[in-house]
Amino acid sequence: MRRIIDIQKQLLPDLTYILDKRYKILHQIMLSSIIGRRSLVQSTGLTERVLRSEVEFLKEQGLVEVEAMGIRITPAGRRLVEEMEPIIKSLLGLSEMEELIRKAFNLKQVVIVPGDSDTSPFTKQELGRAGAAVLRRVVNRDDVVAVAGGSTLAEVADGLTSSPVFKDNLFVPARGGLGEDVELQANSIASEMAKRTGCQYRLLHVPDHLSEDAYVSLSQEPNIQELVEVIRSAKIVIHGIGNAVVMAKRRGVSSRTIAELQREGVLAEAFGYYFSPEGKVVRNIPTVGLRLEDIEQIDTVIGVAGGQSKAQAIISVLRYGHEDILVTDEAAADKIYQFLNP
Amino acid sequence: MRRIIDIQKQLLPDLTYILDKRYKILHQIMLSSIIGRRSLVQSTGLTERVLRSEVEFLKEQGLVEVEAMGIRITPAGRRLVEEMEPIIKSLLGLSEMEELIRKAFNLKQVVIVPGDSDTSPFTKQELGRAGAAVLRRVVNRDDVVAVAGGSTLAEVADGLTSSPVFKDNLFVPARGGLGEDVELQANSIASEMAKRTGCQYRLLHVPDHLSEDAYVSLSQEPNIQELVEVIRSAKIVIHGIGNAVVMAKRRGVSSRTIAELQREGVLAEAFGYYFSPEGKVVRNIPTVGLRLEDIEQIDTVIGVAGGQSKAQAIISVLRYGHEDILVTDEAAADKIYQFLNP
DNA sequence: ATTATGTGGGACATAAATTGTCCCGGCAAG
DNA sequence: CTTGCCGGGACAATTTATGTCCCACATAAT
Repeated sequence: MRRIIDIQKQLLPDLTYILDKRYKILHQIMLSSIIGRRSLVQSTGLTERVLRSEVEFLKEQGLVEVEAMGIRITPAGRRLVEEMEPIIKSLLGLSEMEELIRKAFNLKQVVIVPGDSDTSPFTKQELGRAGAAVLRRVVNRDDVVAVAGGSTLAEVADGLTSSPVFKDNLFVPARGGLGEDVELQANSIASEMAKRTGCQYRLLHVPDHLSEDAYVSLSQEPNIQELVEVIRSAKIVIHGIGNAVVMAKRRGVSSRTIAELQREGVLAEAFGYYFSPEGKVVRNIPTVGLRLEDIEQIDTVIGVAGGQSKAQAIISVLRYGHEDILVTDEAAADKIYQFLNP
Repeated sequence: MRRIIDIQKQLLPDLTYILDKRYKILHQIMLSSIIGRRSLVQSTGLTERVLRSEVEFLKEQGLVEVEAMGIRITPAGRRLVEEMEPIIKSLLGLSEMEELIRKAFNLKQVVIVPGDSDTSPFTKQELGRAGAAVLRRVVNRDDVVAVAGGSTLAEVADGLTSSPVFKDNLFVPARGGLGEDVELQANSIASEMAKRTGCQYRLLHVPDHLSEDAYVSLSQEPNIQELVEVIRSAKIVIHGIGNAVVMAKRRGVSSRTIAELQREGVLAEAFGYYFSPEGKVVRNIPTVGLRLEDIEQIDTVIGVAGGQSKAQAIISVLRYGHEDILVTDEAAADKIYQFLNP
């Protein structure tokens, strides 16, 4: 059973924000015993008018009294703060964690959904929904969106809905086909996303594991070259993060290469590159599409990955330092946090 | 410990309304398996535009899917409905009860606060706050407000705060002084309310238990006569409801009279009148001020009373049939409900 | 094949609320 | 007394919510 709070949040997403805001104000008033509006503005970071409306509300609720000297908490208010404390704590557990991880890796935003994708398909679905929501929020008109493959990205595609914010966007696969389950290929996912949002898509029909020769000759194909140009002009990349060895096996990489990966301690894979635990790119899957230098200058790089088992891989990719937004779940976030504060 | 929900409601009063609205829509969609917007408007009673915004929201949340055929619930939505059901039930326990009692006695509105005023001073305080909120909502400019005495009304006065809706109002005691604790007299409460709202007040300095002679001569005093005229022009009456015998004793009524009250089965007292369980006025406290015929044609009569022990008295007064709004608590409401559906 | 009915969604004027800003009179402390 | 902070009134600007109408499309009955 999920926590009541999480259920409520699904029907009222800014519940957390509102409760937190009002609790913080009330708490601050309690600590200061008596405090003026201007000082409260300082310590809460709210604008004056907003703070004022909130104080008026708290007054209506009989939680504070306002007198000439300032604002004072009432017994009922004090009681509420005490009763609210554990609720706020559990309520904000994830928000705090988001902020911690965001700061630790210098990201623009971190979104954590409750649960563990490893054990609950619902959580994985939620992860997809959250990823879709992030995409919906950051996308601008005419943006090219490059998407990677994988089951998590498939969930993101599933979570997308048509929305007026998607206007004249183009969905493209970030790199060549991944030779795995067709449903999880970047091509399929790009087309699914385009279909759901009412946008256009282009497909990159290039196999994985290109030989040097094949790579060169393919790169020179005019139609492929043109599409790769489009892909490199992407404003947004959204990708999953995989366990390197698992991915390599799934792609039928030679056992010798896999052994090498293991020996080198490579844990993570994302958009066709393998990352060492220190965040260095140690190897890549030879194919066409987005290159590392493209990633580094793309406006918004969104990583979506959850589940306790992915925590180390996520850290590896985050250390690489070119992610902007991370969407993950509670289980992974907990473990990431433990790595940060051992 | 109060329920989490009740605590949250104090910081976000329309939590119930929003959750209920969205749950109802989702529930309806689930029941209909697929349903159009217009039909949903019918069955929910919302306006089309509002319903549409809500559906868009539910879609964003991934709880419903909308297709050409209509709106359909998703697995996540179905899961949410199931998990939400017990929450909604406890959430709406009081709202449903409010509606039941409202209908049973043909009232304009019923407000129930959680708890039992008999055992918890906090609940009594909440009752006062709720009463104050109701008063604040129904009052219009220039209205004369007649208030009765009693500890509950004292809480209402305490719950009042200055607010722009109080403009040029006049607070007056409903009837002559009650010869009890001065803090609980109608005079004190009227003046307290006026002070808190920044309005005027007038006091009626008339003792209780007037002899016939004294009553007649007092009634003819010009200044008293004039004030009584004002009192009778009140647009709003707000009063508590008391246990008849307890009230009589507190007022030092002769033990013979008390015995009579008991013999007659009189349970309730309100604004100076005693009520039989059938809702008939069987006796009154001889003093000046509002008379029964005044009550019957006053715009808004607000009764505020809580605690399990008051349930029978509340029923008696409600049966009298001239109340408009009842503010009570969970304990009293439960017992009232039991009387109604034995 | 052709209506008729119901669907979702676009568009837009209007109403309502939130918010940013300024200022005023009061009151307490210096 | 004066100075500084207090709450709160006022109001314009802005955002959000709402009411209304209409359209293209799908389905089902005719």
